[in-house]
Amino acid sequence: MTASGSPTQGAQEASQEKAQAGSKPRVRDRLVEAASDLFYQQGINCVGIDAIVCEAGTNKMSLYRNFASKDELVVQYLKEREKETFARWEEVTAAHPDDPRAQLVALFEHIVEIGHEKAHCGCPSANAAVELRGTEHPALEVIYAGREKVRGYVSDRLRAAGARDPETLTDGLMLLLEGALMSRLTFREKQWPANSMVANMKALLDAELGPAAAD
Amino acid sequence: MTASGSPTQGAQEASQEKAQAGSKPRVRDRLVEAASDLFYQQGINCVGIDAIVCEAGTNKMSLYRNFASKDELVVQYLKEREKETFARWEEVTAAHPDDPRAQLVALFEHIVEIGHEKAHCGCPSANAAVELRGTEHPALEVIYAGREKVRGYVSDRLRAAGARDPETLTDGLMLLLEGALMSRLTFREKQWPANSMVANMKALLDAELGPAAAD
DNA sequence: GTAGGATGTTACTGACCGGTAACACCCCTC
DNA sequence: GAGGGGTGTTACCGGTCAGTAACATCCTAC
Repeated sequence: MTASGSPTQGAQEASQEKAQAGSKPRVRDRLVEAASDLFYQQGINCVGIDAIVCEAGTNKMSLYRNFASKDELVVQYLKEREKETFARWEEVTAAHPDDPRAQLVALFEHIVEIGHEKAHCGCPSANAAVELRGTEHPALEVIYAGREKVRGYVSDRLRAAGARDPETLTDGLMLLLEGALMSRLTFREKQWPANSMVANMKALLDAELGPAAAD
Repeated sequence: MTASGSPTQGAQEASQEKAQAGSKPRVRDRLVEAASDLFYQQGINCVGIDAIVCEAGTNKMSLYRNFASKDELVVQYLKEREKETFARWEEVTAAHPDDPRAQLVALFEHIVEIGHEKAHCGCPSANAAVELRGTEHPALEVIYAGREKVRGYVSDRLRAAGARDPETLTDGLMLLLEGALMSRLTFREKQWPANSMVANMKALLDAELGPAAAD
């Protein structure tokens, strides 16, 4: 198991530093990365332990020494993806300090942009929610918490921008966001409706905040 | 279901019921119905042939006499769901003849309503698209065609209502729709953002068509 | 150089998967 | 009453799945 208070933690961190300086990262990180790629591209239920282990260039025993089960690896996969996503969002919004409306527009533009990348397969959390529906998988809590965080991220900026009814507008933007990511899988790329997402988003913003100074 | 008695008994009883009702006692229909329930609730990849066969009160051989493979059963499942959905939509819009705007509002209200039903698990097609991504499953074509049909359904009504830019607005409504269905799985029910979908939809309609005569 | 932790190797379990073969039955039609 | 089509029963196939045991090897800190 991955006991958090293991007496060897100090040694582990030390070797990790060395490993990062060298070529190969620790097995645990390689496993999460391999799982992340495969789970995202093919789906959690379609990817077996053997495939992950092979992709990570290791073996099953090393996986089960680092993770109690496949479920735990799935949880880690989603947490990692979420962390990366918010890091990217912070970069995007940092370009528009003290302008919450511009931050949101930039964010939505960014999402449309990455939606056009070749390997894009929608939202990892949403896909996982679909695959794990009807179960009591521990990853579901991670997904719910992640969506609440996203909602807060949007809601805070709408309030700061002076929305009259920020809750309703937040819901609207959440629907656009969720729809944009999912429709990459339900539509052919040329018909992807998110190509018009920013226009529709601005229509909602204008109705609530008044037209922007400059778009 | 299989509460008491052998599977054989159950199958015979079901056949007799269907025969008495007048429709054909086809195993095929029972299989599609059972597959529809299980695929929708638990997911295509989580439901095995044995479970479907058991739920339908029949056996594997009868399944493979009616369908070439599980894939073909999946295709049939999605086609059936789509047919049922459009039938319900026709009922909903029929209440507002010659008022395309009111038809769309009623449609969206209807979708929010059924989203609150206990057994609701999002959109069958979207869920399937997630589960089958990265494959060449024949059901993907069914999904794409279905989405195009929905888009046409919305687009026709927006044009009839006199939208200035019907394509962009159609995309916006498609995103709301897709987002509403998916977010039933990514949010806890109390935080479901589609509870504000109709308000946001009307904001988009008002911006394009002008305020409605009466809402 | 040695001890100990991290990693690799092989082989295995028991369950489940989609799909098939061979045969038996039942009921409707002619 | 003789078919024949639709259906049920049983047993099986090869493959994959998540997870484990026992043992071998490597690397690094001391």
